[in-house]
Amino acid sequence: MKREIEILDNFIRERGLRHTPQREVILRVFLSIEKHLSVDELYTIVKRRNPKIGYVTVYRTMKMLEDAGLCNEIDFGDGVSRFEHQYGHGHHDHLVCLKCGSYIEVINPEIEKLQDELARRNRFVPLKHKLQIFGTCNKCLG
Amino acid sequence: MKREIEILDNFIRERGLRHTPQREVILRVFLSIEKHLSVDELYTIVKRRNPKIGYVTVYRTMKMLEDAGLCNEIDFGDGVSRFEHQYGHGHHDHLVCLKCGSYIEVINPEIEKLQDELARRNRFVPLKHKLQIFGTCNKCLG
DNA sequence: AGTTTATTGAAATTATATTTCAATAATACA
DNA sequence: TGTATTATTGAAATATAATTTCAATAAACT
Repeated sequence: MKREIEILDNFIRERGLRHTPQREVILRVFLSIEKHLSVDELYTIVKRRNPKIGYVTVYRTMKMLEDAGLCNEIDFGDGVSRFEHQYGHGHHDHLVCLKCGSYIEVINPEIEKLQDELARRNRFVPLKHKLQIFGTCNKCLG
Repeated sequence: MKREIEILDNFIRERGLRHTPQREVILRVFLSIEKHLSVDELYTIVKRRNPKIGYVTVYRTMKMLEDAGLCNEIDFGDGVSRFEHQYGHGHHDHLVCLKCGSYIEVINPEIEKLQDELARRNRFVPLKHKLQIFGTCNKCLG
């Protein structure tokens, strides 16, 4: 957590931006929850800590945290963007349960390698990729 | 093309729905273009053939074609849904160019297999999956 | 302390997806 | 063929999330 706050402060200083209590609260709340959160969900929680913080500030701060490399916007195709922690989390893929909405993060270096090959074979320079497997999770099978 | 029209007709008959000229025109236009199209793009083209057809009819027809297994909704995360041909097209992944918006369809059975394993190891029953690699295409590198 | 200017937050706007509903037209059947 | 039934159409309205605007506020520098 401390390291992430440092990263934000550096990001802010380097660009001549300003440190504000709102930004710090939003980052702290975001980091304290190990879950994918939409701006709206995050806003609801942030509001509990400081009711004066508005939706748009949360929205803009998340965009900024993304630029700072602290979070990552993900899109499961349901019309809502969510954010996940980025710092200290390597790239991973998602198994998304269509019944309960939960997800599992998975890592598979072999798949990563095959993807890079795939791109290379098509003279394509990959920047990032997204692998989502949709289905039913163990809990929802019963 | 003929086969797809047949599939639509069967789908319509089986469910007690109705064959309409609008539906046929929309399907024909859709099939005639080998590209991912948004409802809005498709609507613009359909309108040229029959200016009386409305946006909502295109929208609803695409949903219907999806149910009939003739098209597939895809989401590159830019807020617009697009549709691609489904009949006769096996599952494939996408290399999406972030500069020009073009895309390449690729198939890699090895990746597919690894994905199934990944799901199984997590006691997850996969239904479908989505693999998108974002980057720069060959044309845009120059 | 005063000045500059980035930031905030409410409201407005944009953009796309989706629903509503009265008019229309496809199909079944007499 | 004519009529009844009801799915379909399309314009307008609505929903929803993302994004922009702008006046007031508050960091940060001198």
